[in-house]
Amino acid sequence: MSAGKPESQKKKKYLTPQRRAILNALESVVTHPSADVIYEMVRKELPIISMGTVYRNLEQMATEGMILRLDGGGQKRYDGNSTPHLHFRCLCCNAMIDLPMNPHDDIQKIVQTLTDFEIKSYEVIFTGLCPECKLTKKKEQTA
Amino acid sequence: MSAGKPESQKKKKYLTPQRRAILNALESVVTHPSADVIYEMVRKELPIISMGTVYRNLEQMATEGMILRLDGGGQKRYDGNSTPHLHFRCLCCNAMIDLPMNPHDDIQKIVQTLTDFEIKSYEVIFTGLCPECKLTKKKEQTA
DNA sequence: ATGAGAATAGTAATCATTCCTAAATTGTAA
DNA sequence: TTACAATTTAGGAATGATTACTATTCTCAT
Ligand SMILES: [Mn+2]
Ligand SMILES: [Mn+2]
Ligand SMILES: [Zn+2]
Ligand SMILES: [Zn+2]
Repeated sequence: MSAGKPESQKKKKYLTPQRRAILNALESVVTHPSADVIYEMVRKELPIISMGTVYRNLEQMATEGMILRLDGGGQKRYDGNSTPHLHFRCLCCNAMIDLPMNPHDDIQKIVQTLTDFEIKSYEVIFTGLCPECKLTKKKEQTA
Repeated sequence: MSAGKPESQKKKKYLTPQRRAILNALESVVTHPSADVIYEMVRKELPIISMGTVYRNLEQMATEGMILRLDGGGQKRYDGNSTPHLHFRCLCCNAMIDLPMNPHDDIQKIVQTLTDFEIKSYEVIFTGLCPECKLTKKKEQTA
């Protein structure tokens, strides 16, 4: 009769140096690094870690909700800050930057009350030119 | 002195049957097909079209703003409706569905007035379970 | 009709991500 | 401690989506 927790939550997790290092790396930066950048960061501490391990742990942590996995245009990007916030992606320098403002009202609740979808999360990504690239382009034009 | 239009707008575009067929296919559906699905749709009409042509035209049309290119989890998805609207992606059946409501206020203008970013577009994607998959999962639990 | 520029089909190449497996590590319970 | 089963790892192979390349064909302003 009682359903019990879903399979995914039952499996026990081992805490490995690799996992710890990956989370550390991610939490130490305000950028939104892709898997290969994280790999290079962690390699400073654990020189023989493998990409598979990086991907596997990032995937796990994202599923558990400790971190966010974002669409970075090409590669996926990861975010150590799992609280809901807005993102901006620069089409020029490809940076992914946090926007200094809160998600508008509680858009998730609004959508939830109006529809039958079961919303687990949401993602808002603005795209365009970051302030620096905007300036750069302007200078190019007048040149 | 006058800057003129940016390079990207100067190049003249030829209207080919392939391009027409791709746009047709995209505008004939309310789903958000990936490139390979569009390829199969267009192949009914133009049996020898190649994937490269599909990708190239989708990319061009997205850059011109005629269509939208969305992150579909794995593959990219394309949307014949280029007016801003909200999307929902089902984690179970992987469908990408338009939400029947308008983008909240004019969030783009709000962000634009508060920051120095030059915003070209934005994308809001909710993820979770669509009504059908929600039901399916519920039935599985009681079984 | 012509010709310069643009687009195409077909194929090869790239690149991110996932899959595989034998060996090593982790947590636990004697 | 030691012993053991479950979990994780490194490394490399495999996959899958997308892009790059190129000889040929097409488009359209003249
Ligand atoms: Mn962030
Ligand atoms: Mn849509
Ligand atoms: Zn930039
Ligand atoms: Zn579904």
